[in-house]
Amino acid sequence: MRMSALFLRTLRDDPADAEVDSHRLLVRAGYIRRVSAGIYSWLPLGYRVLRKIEQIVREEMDAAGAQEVLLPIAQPLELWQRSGRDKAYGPLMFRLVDRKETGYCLSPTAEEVVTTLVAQEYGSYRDLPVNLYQINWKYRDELRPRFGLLRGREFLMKDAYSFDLDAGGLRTSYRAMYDAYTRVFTRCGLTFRAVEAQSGEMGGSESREFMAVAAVGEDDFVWCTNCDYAANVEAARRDHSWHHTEVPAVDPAVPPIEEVHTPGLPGITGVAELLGAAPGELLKCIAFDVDGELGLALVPGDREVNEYALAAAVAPKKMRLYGDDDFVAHPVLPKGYIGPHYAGATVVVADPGIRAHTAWITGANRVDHHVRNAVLGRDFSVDVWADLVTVVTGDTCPRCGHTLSVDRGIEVGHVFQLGTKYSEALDARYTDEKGEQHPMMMGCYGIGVSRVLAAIVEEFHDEQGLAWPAAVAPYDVHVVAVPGRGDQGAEVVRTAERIYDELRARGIEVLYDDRDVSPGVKFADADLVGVPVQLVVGAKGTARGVAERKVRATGARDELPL
RNA sequence: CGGGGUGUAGCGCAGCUUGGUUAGCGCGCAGCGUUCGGGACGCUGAGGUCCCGGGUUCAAAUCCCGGCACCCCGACCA
Repeated sequence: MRMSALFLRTLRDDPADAEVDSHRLLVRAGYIRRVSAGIYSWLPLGYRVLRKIEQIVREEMDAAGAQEVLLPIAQPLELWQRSGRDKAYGPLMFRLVDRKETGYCLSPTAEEVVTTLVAQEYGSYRDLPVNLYQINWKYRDELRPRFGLLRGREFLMKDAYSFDLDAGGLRTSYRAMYDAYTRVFTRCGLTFRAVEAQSGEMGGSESREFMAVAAVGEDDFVWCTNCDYAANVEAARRDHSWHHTEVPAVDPAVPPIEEVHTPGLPGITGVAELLGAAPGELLKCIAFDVDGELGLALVPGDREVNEYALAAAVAPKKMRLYGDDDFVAHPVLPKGYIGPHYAGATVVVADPGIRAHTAWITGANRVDHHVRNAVLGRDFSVDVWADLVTVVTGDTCPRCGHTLSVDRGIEVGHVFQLGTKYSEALDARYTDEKGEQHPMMMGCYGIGVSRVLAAIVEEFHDEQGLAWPAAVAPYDVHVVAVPGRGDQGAEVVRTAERIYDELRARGIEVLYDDRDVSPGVKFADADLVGVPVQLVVGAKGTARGVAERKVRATGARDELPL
């Protein structure tokens, strides 16, 4: 492609609304342009990269036995009402109404459509397994679109759906997708980890998130510095081996419980400061609702409650942490001053970590008051012991006991064993050899293709601009003609043209800067655009019979004979 | 949804507090000339519903009211 004809305008200044490097550089380098909040136009360079990534995904899906289809973006709302997800998604869905007043939505995902499709066409055990995928635009009216392509309202997604006879078949399909994802992200050059995700759904569905490691990521994940344990922060747990549920003997040396006045200090840090204690010496006491009754969760003051862990601890009862509305509804409960000895609590769940201290500072169950010397087994008791805290860096691995680390990542893929939730709701059944009907076992598997592109930029750029891995680069080689002045200029141009033609004849994708602009502009643009290899054909080199090659990512230079 | 902020040429911004000729600057764009290996320089020029609507005023980019859009922070951890 000749740059003189390419639809491209690079920007010297950073766009004012870009917060992260991927957004800033993709706009500056002329890959994308914002149309509306979280919605972008893809310009020629950007669209080429998007298609490269798409093609990698397609090849790996095909190799894994999935078949490509294309499902509608405009989907009847009725389908979503049948699965119950109309309400579950709520305002996250873009909605529209046709001239007959029928409701539609723009597809945020496609379980409903694909399940209905398979239910219509297939009904026998002989038909399964089958795995269908598409690469198509998805729409989610995010609360706060941000970070350019990383959280858009319109984004390109590969979504695959597997249909199997039974749990064993599902595991096989799931494994094939897991392996394919590993290959996709490896080919894209990303540094990533497959982390255990919160398996919330009943039936203990297995689920993994693929996280591209990036400081700008919006998701925390935990990984072991020694073994291969990795989990997102909701699913992560600490080592259990040191747990023992006996209450330690009460230390007779601890003075009796004593109330202290802590006016206007509902927070841990404020109280700790006032009393000259470390946050870890305070007992944090969180109110939650279990099947309509009040529960309390206890963790050390320097730790946070993992809501999912708490939910698991009280299961099968349903729990929900108290929000502002709940405190308004229960005015006697002194938000910010709750202690574990609160009389109205039905159940007290505690993290084993609270045995670390024998005398706690905690809420007095009276506004503007806390207590000192609250002792476990003397002043309060615990009904359920469970791992409740959110894992932090330095905790020990539940698998090998070594140190865990918490890092940030961009969720670029997710594989999930769905089970029969949608096949039952949407009547996707098959008849087995004995003539009996069963719901199909489903799995779903997503890759955020446009997000992968942004994640790659986050990992592969510098202050000069983009630096694409070869597999996804818009072009293989960037030929930069620098004719200089004088008679040899025409000769340099002829040489550059010849190289451009020869490379293309060899099947290499070439971006050729034939523009009549100063060398500085060409070099700066080449670095900004980020094609992996730059080939400078200039007066200096041509005179010596060489072209200069620069590897964009490393800056390494060498010379090639013309 | 709560709080804060912004909206002026394709991009980045100044001007607004304290209303007053023809609304500026840099980049980019067009023409001419000089330059020509890391975002060159000079001259000339084009390009504006100052977000939209209403109001105050002799006079509004500027003040007031309403709306829209966008950005940032937060949105159960007491």
